Amino acid sequence: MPRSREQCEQIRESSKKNILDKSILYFAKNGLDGTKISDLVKAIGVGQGSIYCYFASKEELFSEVQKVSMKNVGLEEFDMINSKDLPPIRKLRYVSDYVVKNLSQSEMYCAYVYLAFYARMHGEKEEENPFFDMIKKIVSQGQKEGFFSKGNADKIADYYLGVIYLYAMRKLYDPKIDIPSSSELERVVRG
Amino acid sequence: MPRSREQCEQIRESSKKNILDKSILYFAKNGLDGTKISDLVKAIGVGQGSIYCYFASKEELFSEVQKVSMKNVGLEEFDMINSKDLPPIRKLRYVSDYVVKNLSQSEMYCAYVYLAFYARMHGEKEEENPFFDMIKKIVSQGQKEGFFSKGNADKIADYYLGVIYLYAMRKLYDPKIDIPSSSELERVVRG
Amino acid sequence: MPRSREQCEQIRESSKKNILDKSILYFAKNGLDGTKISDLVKAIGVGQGSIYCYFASKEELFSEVQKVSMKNVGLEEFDMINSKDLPPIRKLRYVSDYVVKNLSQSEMYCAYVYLAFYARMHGEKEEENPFFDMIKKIVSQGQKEGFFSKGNADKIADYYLGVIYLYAMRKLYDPKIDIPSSSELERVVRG
Amino acid sequence: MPRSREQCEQIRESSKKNILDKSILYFAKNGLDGTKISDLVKAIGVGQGSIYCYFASKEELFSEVQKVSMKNVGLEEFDMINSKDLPPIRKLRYVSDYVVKNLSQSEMYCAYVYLAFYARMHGEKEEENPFFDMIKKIVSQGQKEGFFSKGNADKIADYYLGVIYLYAMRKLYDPKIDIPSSSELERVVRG
DNA sequence: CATGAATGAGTATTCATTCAT
DNA sequence: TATGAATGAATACTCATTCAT
Repeated sequence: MPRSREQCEQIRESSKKNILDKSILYFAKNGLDGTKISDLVKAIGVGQGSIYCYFASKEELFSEVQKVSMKNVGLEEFDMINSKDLPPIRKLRYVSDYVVKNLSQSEMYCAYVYLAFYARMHGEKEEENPFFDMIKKIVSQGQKEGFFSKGNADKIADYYLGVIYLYAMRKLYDPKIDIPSSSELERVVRG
Repeated sequence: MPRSREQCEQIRESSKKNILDKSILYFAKNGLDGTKISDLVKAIGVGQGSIYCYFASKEELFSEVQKVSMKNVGLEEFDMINSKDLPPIRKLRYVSDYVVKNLSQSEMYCAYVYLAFYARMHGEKEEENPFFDMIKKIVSQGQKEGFFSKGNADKIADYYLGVIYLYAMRKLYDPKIDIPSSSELERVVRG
Repeated sequence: MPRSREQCEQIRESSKKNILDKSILYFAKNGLDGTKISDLVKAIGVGQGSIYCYFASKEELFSEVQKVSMKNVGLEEFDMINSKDLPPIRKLRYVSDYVVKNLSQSEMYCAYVYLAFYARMHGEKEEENPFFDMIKKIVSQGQKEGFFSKGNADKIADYYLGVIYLYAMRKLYDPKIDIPSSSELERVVRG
Repeated sequence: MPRSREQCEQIRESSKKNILDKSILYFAKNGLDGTKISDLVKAIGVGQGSIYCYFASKEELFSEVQKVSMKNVGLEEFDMINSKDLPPIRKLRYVSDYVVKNLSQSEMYCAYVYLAFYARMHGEKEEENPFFDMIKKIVSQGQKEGFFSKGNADKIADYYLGVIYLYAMRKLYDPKIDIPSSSELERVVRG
């Protein structure tokens, strides 16, 4: 009995998702240039050609990996807190706690953060980075209300983001690395 | 008539140095995997085979590039200040000023820092890192005297180092990036 | 739909055999150093990379080529005759006839002999050479029974083998060369 | 004081001879394809470029090495004996004794023989080989007088020569190899 | 002349991608 | 669709040859 069109679609989707998900950690640990398709497929557990059923090239796969990563850094969680009427310090602390906890506990989260911020950290500003926009908004608010250090909000948010990126990367290469606490992390935005 | 042994030695020495020096920026900007020898030699301005007169492989060249970089992050400058009897805050500020100034002004310095700290940031702790040792010493001293945040001196020094590494890297990819000021940088060690 | 494991196994097996077989004559005629992979693949009729699906390096391919050659010099034929109760002279003549006939008629057989004995003729005695062992046994037997020249059986067998190697090599380079007859060949072992 | 033209010529000659002589053993042991100029010059003890002061290319050097080798296989010695009125058996024995003795004692002689006969053994008949011509003459004479096996004198001389070549080669690769005695060597021409 | 540093054409090997099954 | 064998363009590295000194 032939599968329905829907079933096919589902199978296809889940196959693609499987490759995408399992590529994330591999790319995060090895980089784009350092990733060989022949090794990647072994790590994923699919055939050499299967990648190309879903992605036109290694570069496209990497690009989608970055997009998926961006969706997993916790933005939805933060949207909730942001819509509430809380002092910016509390909002930031909520973000810091979330990030610090996840960086400490989950290698996958480190990979998401590393890949999501990779483009920005490497001077490719073209890409939107909603995480950055959110931090910047909190910082701006906080500055108005007298919290946080003065100065360019962009730069301060970037500093905060950079440190998160830094420790995500470091944790990927050395799981024993100690992630700064929320207050240590927030020092970079405090006056 | 052949050149004297001394002349040859000099030529070899300066040729090797030329390749090494000009490789630094290229490797810093492209990474080990991202560096193609064929491109590198064009950037350096030597023949394809010349690299192999001095280095056994791309990996060996990269390794020597890392060593040279470590020698150029400013350790000698800091030795002077460290031998003096100054409060740790002043010592650290001296280092911070030096680093911030050089990161801001010199692309080469960014490359030195990026490559010198690369191994450490990527979980290869085997290599000695005298820069780290120095910072750690200053932090330990400062903690005894009540400056700086409490806690593991290793972790704090590592944090400070990490931020320097981060901005060295970012400046390499985007020369317009704003380097934190000394006081911004030092926030990560302040209580 | 993927091929079954068995099908793959078969394809790989036959592909490897194809490369191996077609490499034999090429290596025999050009030597290890004289064989360029780029030329070899053209002669075989496969892509440049295909060699490396089955062999780690040119050296490994050559080594396997030597092993295959050893299996094709006729040992199985000789085992039969050796197990029979025949005078050594008859046994040797059987071997000589077989070898002389094949050297005369088949370029491939020349290649097998040349490659199978190559290591031994070039001072690499580590490798087992069952062909040599067989000749030595026949010579030893024959000496006891009064046939063949006296003296070290090793040396005599080596002489006989050497002449076969010599003419295998010569025939490869000049197909018009005249192979000695069995009796001419056996002169080297006769008293 | 400038050297006279003659002195220059002499120095040039002796330099060239030095390279030529020392190349012989190296080429004999490694073959044309197996010889790298960079290794050869180290073995000779001259600079990398010096070869090219005297020889246009590696191939030309090899070619001259072959010519020199031909001059050193003992032809002059044999001319003397050949002009005398001796039975061919005695003449051949003289040659055999000379060859066997020198193969046994002198690695250089092995190299001369190997290189002198190399072209002929590899199917390049264009080159004259006076050594072969001499053996052929002795064999022809001997056949008329009833010595030696009947049959094509060319083939018989070639057989004799081939065995000498074989053992020259083998001795080069394994100095411990046992050279056949004169009577063992001559078996190939005896009826 | 003699040297050895420098070269680049040539060679072995790798790896992203294709395609028959 | 999924596979992995096959491919060849790209890459690292070698080596005969050149040339300034």
